[in-house]
Amino acid sequence: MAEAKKSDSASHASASDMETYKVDQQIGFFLRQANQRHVAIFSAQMGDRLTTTQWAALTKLREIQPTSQNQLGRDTAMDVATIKGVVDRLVKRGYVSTAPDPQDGRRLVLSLTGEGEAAIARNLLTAVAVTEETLSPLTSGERMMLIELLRKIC
Amino acid sequence: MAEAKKSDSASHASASDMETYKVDQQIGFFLRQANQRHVAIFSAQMGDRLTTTQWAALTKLREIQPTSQNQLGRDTAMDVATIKGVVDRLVKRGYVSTAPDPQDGRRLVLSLTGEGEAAIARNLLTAVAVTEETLSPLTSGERMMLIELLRKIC
DNA sequence: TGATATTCATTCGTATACAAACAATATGTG
DNA sequence: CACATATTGTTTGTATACGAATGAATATCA
Repeated sequence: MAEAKKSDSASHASASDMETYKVDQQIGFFLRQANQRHVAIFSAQMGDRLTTTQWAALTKLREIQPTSQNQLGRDTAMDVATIKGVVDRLVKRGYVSTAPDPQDGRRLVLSLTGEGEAAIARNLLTAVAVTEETLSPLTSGERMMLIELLRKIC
Repeated sequence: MAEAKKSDSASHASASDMETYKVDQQIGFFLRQANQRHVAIFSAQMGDRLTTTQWAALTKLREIQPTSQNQLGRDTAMDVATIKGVVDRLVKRGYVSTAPDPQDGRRLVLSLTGEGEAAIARNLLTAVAVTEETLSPLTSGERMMLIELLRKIC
């Protein structure tokens, strides 16, 4: 089945295929757009110029601190290069502090600062409101269904 | 209701709120991850080093050509600055050609080149396979449901 | 006509996102 | 111990993504 798809992919599309295919009806297009709308809502409501990824890193770090930079990246679904940039900006703001790991010379141990804790506390209810507004077009049942379906394709 | 949320957001979160909130269970986290997985599938399968946005621009341009750069951006949900970068790269590859609009001196009229048409034809069945693989964890009913729910929150 | 507003494209700055290559450090196996 | 392997963090390069500012061309309307 997957193999049949693969060999099909290697062949040339017919003119009728070209007419039929619509990008804006593909799942990828919807995923990108839905994410865009969420990020827009987040940016509009959240204070302190926090981005979605910075917020994810901050709140996840609060859960698992102290931890290494790469581990935080794994837990927030960020590439090593991406998490480094995010952490650097959070450090520059004074929300996160770094220290070398005495046990492992490779590791950079991350912790929240008081400022970081305060930033979370200050914005937590807004973050909840952002989730609420993003899901506002849906009923309670639809919200659970959407999250369940997204979980399956992650 | 929205007003109540707003004023709540202005207040400070309690320690219990901090314990309860989990980023990785918010809709934004799922949307970002689902999109990530889709992009990864796309990159792995699609040839010609085409990106998801380049593919969206190419195929949408095929539908509506000739059109202006900003119009193509609107139809593919891209910012003016974003669509410019995408178009520039497609032009550099020879997939898209640009010409000034005789009727409107502001406009840059875009068209697909033969190379662009060929690139679409060459990758169309793969694009279909990418959609299929992204949705592969879902049943047919779940797929329709997911797309419907995403459409509602876009 | 002429002032105002709108649209289009460009540019700058900041922030993800990831592949690839690299050095330093750990770990496990012989 | 020695060596192969894996992990951690860094850097570079490319590609979105978008706010904001700018300037040119066009549209609108009093």
